Amino acid sequence: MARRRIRDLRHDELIEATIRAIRRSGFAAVTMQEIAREAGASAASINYYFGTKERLLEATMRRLLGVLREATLRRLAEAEGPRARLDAAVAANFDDALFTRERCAVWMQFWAFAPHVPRLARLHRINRARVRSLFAAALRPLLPEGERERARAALQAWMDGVWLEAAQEEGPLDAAAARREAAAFVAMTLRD
Amino acid sequence: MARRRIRDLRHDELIEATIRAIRRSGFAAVTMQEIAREAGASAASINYYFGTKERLLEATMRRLLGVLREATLRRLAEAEGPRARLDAAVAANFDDALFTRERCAVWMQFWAFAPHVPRLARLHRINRARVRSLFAAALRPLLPEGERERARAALQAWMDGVWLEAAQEEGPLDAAAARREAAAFVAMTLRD
DNA sequence: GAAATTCTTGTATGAGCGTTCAAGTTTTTG
DNA sequence: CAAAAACTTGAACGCTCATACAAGAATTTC
Repeated sequence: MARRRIRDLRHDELIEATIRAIRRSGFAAVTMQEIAREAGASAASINYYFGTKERLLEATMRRLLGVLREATLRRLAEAEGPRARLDAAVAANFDDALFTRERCAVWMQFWAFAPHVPRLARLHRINRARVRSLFAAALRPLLPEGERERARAALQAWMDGVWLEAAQEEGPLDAAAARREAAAFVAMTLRD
Repeated sequence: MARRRIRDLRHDELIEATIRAIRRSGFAAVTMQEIAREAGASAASINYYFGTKERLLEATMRRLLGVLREATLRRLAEAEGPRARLDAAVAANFDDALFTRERCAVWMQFWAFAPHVPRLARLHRINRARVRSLFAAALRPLLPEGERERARAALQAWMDGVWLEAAQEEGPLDAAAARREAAAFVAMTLRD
């Protein structure tokens, strides 16, 4: 299975290089050359593994969406009771593995390009639906029907906004602090 | 002054065409040809008026930032009392002249490209500072110092998030409804 | 260890783009 | 109405970049 190992290794290296390169230059301006240099490989090898630039970007976003999904499941599994489940779902978005400048920047580029790239649009739509129903479910035992939808929308808008900001500033990011802020925001939303 | 009139007219036409074209294709993929066609002009004429594509985009964002500034001043002028001033500052972001799919989409593209285009970065930095200090000032008479900064950050993140969503869905947008949501969010933030 | 498969890359190609320019048209000026 | 200024554009230029390809290196297989 060493064959499989090389392939997976290159996928990882190239995706990580893509994330760094996108953070530096943006989705549109980044070139295959630049990503290749960042990964210590050649532009042609990216084509060998991913086919086209678009597919590389798609694979990169799949990776990040996978990290979110995994963090969500992990945190939900440890949560006991409705309130803890909501906090877990929110905190997953600010997990150490996800809430870094690099990754937020890539996510913002994803937001900007998804509407114009069908393959990305599809990913985006699916993820959005997943997150929406997750939060709707988490809020169901906590709020009466009349307030639920507004709370869900506010929560998601706030999280997106925090990511947006995170993508735009410099310096390292404190994910743990963000999770504390998030918990406070949830408390405010639930009015307790 | 008919000379001046043609120039201003073309500026308006081209900027409006740019907004529509960017909404359709995105900042990166849109071509000068496409914008020109949208405006019923030639690509060369855009160069005559704006010099480069980058400058056209800059002018377009200056226009939108101007709309926000104007809406803010207009609403602040009519507001009486600290609470009304805060509501006015928030509502300006959802003014009919600003809160449309088209304009939110352009704004999102601006967010995505500003970090990598110095002229846009500058605009972005200036606007961000303006808005931040405006909200800080509006909150000063309403909250004790300990809660103020968190409320400001939450408010701005929420507004950005709402714009982000607005940019990504389809169909017309109800600005008046958004202003009502915004007022409710402000009330929640102030815990009343 | 030889054959087959997988991996890697330098180079070539071709498309698409922003920008320039010169030549023409329209509008303003005096 | 004639000279000047402002406006408009088709066509051409030059450049960048993603992608394709072929030839060779490394690794796996049997």
